[in-house]
Amino acid sequence: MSEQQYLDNYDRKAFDAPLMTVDSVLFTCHEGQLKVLLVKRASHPEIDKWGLPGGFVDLENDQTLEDSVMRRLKQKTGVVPPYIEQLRTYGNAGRDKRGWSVTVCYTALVSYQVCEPHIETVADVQWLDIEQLDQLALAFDHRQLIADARERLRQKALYSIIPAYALPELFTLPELQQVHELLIGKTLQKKSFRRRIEQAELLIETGEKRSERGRPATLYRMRGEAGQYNFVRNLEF
Amino acid sequence: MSEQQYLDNYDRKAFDAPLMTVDSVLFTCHEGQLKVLLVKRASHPEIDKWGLPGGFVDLENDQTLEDSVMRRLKQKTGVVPPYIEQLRTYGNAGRDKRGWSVTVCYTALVSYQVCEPHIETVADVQWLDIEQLDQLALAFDHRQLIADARERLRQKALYSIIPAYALPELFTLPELQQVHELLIGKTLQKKSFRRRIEQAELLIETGEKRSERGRPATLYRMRGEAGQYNFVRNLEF
DNA sequence: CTCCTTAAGTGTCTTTGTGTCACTAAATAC
DNA sequence: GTATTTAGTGACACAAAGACACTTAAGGAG
Repeated sequence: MSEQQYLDNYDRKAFDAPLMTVDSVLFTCHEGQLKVLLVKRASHPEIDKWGLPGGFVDLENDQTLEDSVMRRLKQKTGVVPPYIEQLRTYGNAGRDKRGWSVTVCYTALVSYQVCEPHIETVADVQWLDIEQLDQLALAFDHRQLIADARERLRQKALYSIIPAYALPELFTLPELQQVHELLIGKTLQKKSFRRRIEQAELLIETGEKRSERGRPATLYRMRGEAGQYNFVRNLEF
Repeated sequence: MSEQQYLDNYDRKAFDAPLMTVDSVLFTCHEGQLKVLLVKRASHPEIDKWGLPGGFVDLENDQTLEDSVMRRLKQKTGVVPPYIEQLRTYGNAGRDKRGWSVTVCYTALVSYQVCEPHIETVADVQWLDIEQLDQLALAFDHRQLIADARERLRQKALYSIIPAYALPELFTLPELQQVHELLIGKTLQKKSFRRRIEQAELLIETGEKRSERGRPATLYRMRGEAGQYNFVRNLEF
């Protein structure tokens, strides 16, 4: 049999396949708190519980997994976050009551400000303070996904400035340091933090300042390549 | 409608789902070369091309994705490799001629010696020298998966001793350094390499030595936790 | 047995980058 | 002005990697 004959006769539904979804753990930082985006489930199973934004991959409309993730995030937040990265894939027979299911989970970051207008208009989407997660029943294994995403981001905070994507386009060094501290769970030395970022030339000084109580702080913008840069040495933890 | 009613009526085949496979990039080190395990495809599509060990997730026999990966690796090599970690998931409409497909890809390491007896008996499995990959037509996007796995392992070689899993249980420090050098693509300072491993106490001296031309080298064994350890500072690259 | 070759393993100084912490700088409030 | 608050710097200590010459322990040739 030729390959073409094989393909012509191939029946995609001959074997039972797992349910296939994508989910994302979208973090932001606002008023000194790390927050995660949750969506209230409107349908069975686990209806009315809060869960991560995501859903079935739509073979008609999505050409890639990333298409699927971005489409859903845009739908819930109004924008496509500046940082999206695959976290890992969870698949087993028990995580969904409908049977064997697989979810490809992404970690994403966005500034609070840029989604605020959209999120305020809907009741089924909220930014939940990460510290208040324990008090909420979450759908499926989403608590685990959030924990894993947070741990990965914590690692990245030790050797990159990826957390900057949780801030607006313009931000100050003390603001950035605060996000890192939230993620790492430990206060950092101002001097060490500033020094390594300066040496690596990851930020562009805008010239503008921002002030509220005390000396005004310089506003910076990320360089395009700054997201790819890894420090050779981790911050202590 | 209650959740139970919903589940009783749920039709898993109502929506077209992607084809769902797992693949693994299994590396080893032998005679100073980094090698990857390839399997000759016995069926359509891309029949007779070489590809990664893997295949469809079997909802009957596999309870988790990891079950599925380990089962297939054991089938091809005769053993379950000591190191298996998820690399990432590739999913899009075009990577498989049969249509929208998703593969969860794993990186694995194993010693050459422990699989040799099994692999020698079969003709459809080979260890291919990583440098000779260009000369071979590979199935699907497997060339990309191998490149990504290699890059990830290269990163790990800079801040961990994960590459030790590509060696037999007992190995010498010069052997380990050689694997790191193969992965990083650069010679390393003997002193720096030894010093950091000693300080972190990642290996156990067995007391035995191995010699062939020159001063005998001390044989070490990995500590159980050594795989989890990350150095705070990367080797230069 | 000695000398040469080979590879393992060490001594030590340099270099790089973080930790620490006291200090200076620039704004506001009174 | 002076106090308060927060941003940002100076300078030294410390930890770990780079560089490289040196010593050690084996085998083989004569």
